[in-house]
Order: sequence, then structure tokens, then C-alpha cells
Amino acid sequence: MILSRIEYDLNQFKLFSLLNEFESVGLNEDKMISFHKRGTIVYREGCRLSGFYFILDGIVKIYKNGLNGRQQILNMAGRGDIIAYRSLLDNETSCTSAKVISDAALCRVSHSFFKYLIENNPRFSKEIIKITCKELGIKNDYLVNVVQKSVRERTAEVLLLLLDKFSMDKNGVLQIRVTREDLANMVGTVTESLIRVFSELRSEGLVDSEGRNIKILNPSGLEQIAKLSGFKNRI
Amino acid sequence: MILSRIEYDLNQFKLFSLLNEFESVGLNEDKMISFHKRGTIVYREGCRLSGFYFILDGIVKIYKNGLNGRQQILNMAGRGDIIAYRSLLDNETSCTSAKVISDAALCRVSHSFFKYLIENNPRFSKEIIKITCKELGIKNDYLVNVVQKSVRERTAEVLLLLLDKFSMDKNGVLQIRVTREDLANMVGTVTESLIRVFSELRSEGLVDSEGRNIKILNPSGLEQIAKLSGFKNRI
DNA sequence: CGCTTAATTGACCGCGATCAACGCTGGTGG
DNA sequence: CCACCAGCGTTGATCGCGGTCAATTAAGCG
Repeated sequence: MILSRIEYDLNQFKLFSLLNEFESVGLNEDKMISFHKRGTIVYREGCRLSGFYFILDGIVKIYKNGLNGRQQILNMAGRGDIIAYRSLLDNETSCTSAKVISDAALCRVSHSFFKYLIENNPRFSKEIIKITCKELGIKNDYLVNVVQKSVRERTAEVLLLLLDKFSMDKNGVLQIRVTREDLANMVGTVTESLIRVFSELRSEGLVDSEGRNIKILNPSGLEQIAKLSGFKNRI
Repeated sequence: MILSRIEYDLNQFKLFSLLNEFESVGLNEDKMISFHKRGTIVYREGCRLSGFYFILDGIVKIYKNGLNGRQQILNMAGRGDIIAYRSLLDNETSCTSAKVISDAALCRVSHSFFKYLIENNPRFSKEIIKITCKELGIKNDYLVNVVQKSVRERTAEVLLLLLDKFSMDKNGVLQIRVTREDLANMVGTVTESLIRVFSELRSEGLVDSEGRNIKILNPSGLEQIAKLSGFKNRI
């Protein structure tokens, strides 16, 4: 971890644009910006955290370790996302781990300053509530997906989620590089099954891969698989 | 739905005890208390809601309908829980349905009064953030469970969750009556599989059933089966 | 260029979903 | 209060998805 002397303009981010001048000064004193290389662990399950992190740049994988060594990825957090805010208010230990997937710049805000903002800035509180509520909705959807959909359907859906969040370049290459194992852990399956499904999708001309880059060739085709194949099983 | 003329003392509930006198008066004017018989639908997926509900008494099932007709139960909400608050802030339509499982008394608070509280009472906001964050943690845990554990393990876990939330009488009878189908939809499986596992647990002397009542005979035995990891891993 | 880690493919098998048939029960009306 | 019957509970048979194990190939990386 390398501390930074570069000044980031935090105001460009919605959450911090809600602070008044006095609060902005306080934030500037409180905040700590750091850079993390790919592969770095930001925090581990069970740690006691003294603040939350705001992602200025890069991608951070949020996950839980299961019993059998398999890990479940709960979120691929990117620019503008906040992580580790969940265990702040009740001072619990972290129930997830966070690992850097793509070199990241993080802004740490202390527990106490977060509390100060919650208690003094209703617009900030409101935004935090919005964020947590939105995430709750996503989690609910995901829960139903995992229970009721097949690996093939979920894989198509995860690829679309990644496309939506990280977009692709002009050649269709997803702007996030993930291993097959991480893809599998997002989908909620094992690497081998993910690979089989991915090869299937490739042979159908929906996706492609060059080295570790993933290409999305036919988003609407993936959408059909993610949503409509539920009907297939009924016919 | 029957409107009530009975006065409930809302102050006994943590969330409302945070209001000052002026806000309490406002709440009294805004709130609408109603009674719902078992089987009633409180709201449906896709509805636009104009407020949230606070459960004064009874049990309400929160669920989503999947593609194949199977529904996934996301929560059995009881006394003191709030429901439908999720879609309040961004004015989205509801992404879940709510059905009364055990005759219920609900207190509806309007969208606008909720907003007023968020904007004026930091302690209220803070409590809402606490609640949403806690629920997020539960959802995360549940997600990993569903993906990584067997139906048998999840069944044991769901029974323990019900025991924890609704407790049992002196004979070990769970103070919530659920059909096998609802149990299955909590676990995330089909009725037949749930029944097979339940019979198995009964033959092992861990649980029993009399009519629609469920008896928990050996909680620690269930814990072993559920492989409750959270604590173990931290030691 | 060697070495570690990731990706891929094949064989196998068990869990759990599905379909079907039947017993049970509690809530409702007569 | 009792009879009825729709909905709930239970069991059996079957089958395919997806997890596990094993072995080989490809790809990063110092």
C-alpha cells in the first residue's frame, strides 16, 4: 500500500458533493488515500475495521469464504462504490474480505467521521440509505437467481452484469479481467462447470475470449438465455 | 383489512422511541393502523407503494415469484420489523410481495413522513441505516449458504433461524406455523425434497411435528448439521 | 526459459428436481 | 356438530444437472 500525495477531487463523486464546505474540510483532514496493486488484500473477514473505503479507481472483489474452500463473490466494486460501510454502525467485525482485482486507488474515511456525517448531514444519510437499499434489492434478485436458475442462465446474467458495470471497448472486450475461477465464484459454481458453459456460449457465437480478455459478441442473445430459458424448461 | 380504533403505544418500539414529541404528534396524524387476516396480501410485486409498514403484531411473509412458479421467501417479518421501506427512497415499484402468515396488525407510515423523518432526525436515519446494513449482512450470509450448502444443511439452518426469531413454547413447539411448501421456499428447494429432509431429521430425533406444528427437539444437533460457520471460523 | 498458476476436457456419480399417486387434515357450510 | 373436500403432506421412481476427481494443455511471469 502506497500513500498518496496526489489530490483527488472528491467533489466529482455524488456522495461527497453532498457535503458543505465545513464538512469538506473535515473530510480532507480525515481521509487517507492509498494505492493498491492487483492481488492485494484490502481487508479480511473477521477484521475490525476503523473506517470505510471509497473507490476512486480500480476494481475490488468483495467475497466470503465458504466451508469447502470455495469462495462466493458478492460484488465487484468499481469507481464510485463504497465498501466496508456495512459493519461501521454497529461496530461489528467485517463479514467479507476484499481483494484488489485491478490496481486501485482507495479513499479511507474513518468510522468517527462517518458517524459525524450521519448525525449532521441528512442529505448524506439519505444517500447512504439509498445506496444500502439499492444493494438490498440487488441481493434479493441475486438470491432468487441463484436458487431458481441454472448455471447456464446465471452465467449469461453475470456476463451481462459485468458488461453493464464495466462496459466494453470498441472490439467488445470487457473492461474487467477476471479469471475463470472468479467468474465461477460470481456465478456460484465451480471452475469446471463455468468453463463448460462458457465454451458452449462461445460455440454459439455469443461470447469469445482472447487470453484472459472476455468478449461479448451478442448481449441480447445473452439476455434471452438469462431470462427466457426459464420457459424452455416448461415446454 | 380492518382499520383500527385501538391505540397502540408506538413508543415501546425502538425505532419510534427515537422521535421527539413534535415528530410523535406528526406520526400519530400520519400513521394508519390496520388488521389483516391470515392469507391476505399486503402488497404485490410491481406495485407502487406510498409508504412503509411497521409490524405491530403477527407474521408477514416477504417473497419473490420466480419464473417457474416457485417462490423464494426472503424474510418472515415479525413484531417490530419494518417492511416495504426498500423502495421508498428512490420511488421504485416494489420488488417483493407480502402475504400475512399469522393474523397481523400493521402500522403504515407514508412515504412523505418517512422522508421528513430522514431529513430531520439523524437518530432515526441512523437506526434505519443500522437496520438496512444488518439485513444486508443477513442476505450475504444467506446467499453463500444457498450456493454452497446442501438442502439438508440449509433446512437445519432455516429451522434454527425460525427458532431464534419466533422461539418455542415449553413443549418445543415453534411459535410460527408454516406449511411444508413455505418451509421449502425458505430453504430454496421444492416441497418434496424438504419433506424428505424433514422426515430424516425427525427419524434422527432432532425435530418432530404434530399437525402443522413444528417441534424443535435438539437445537445443538441442528447446529452441527447446519455447520454454522460464522463463529467457528473466527476463533 | 523454466516454473507456477490458470484453463480445458473427460469420466463418473450423487443430489435434488420432476412426475405421479395416494393418504391426511383442518376449515367451511349445511 | 359433523361431513366433505380442497389443499396439504408423504412416499416412490426416475433422470439430468452440476460437482468431484484426474490428467493434460496453455498462459503468464520473473
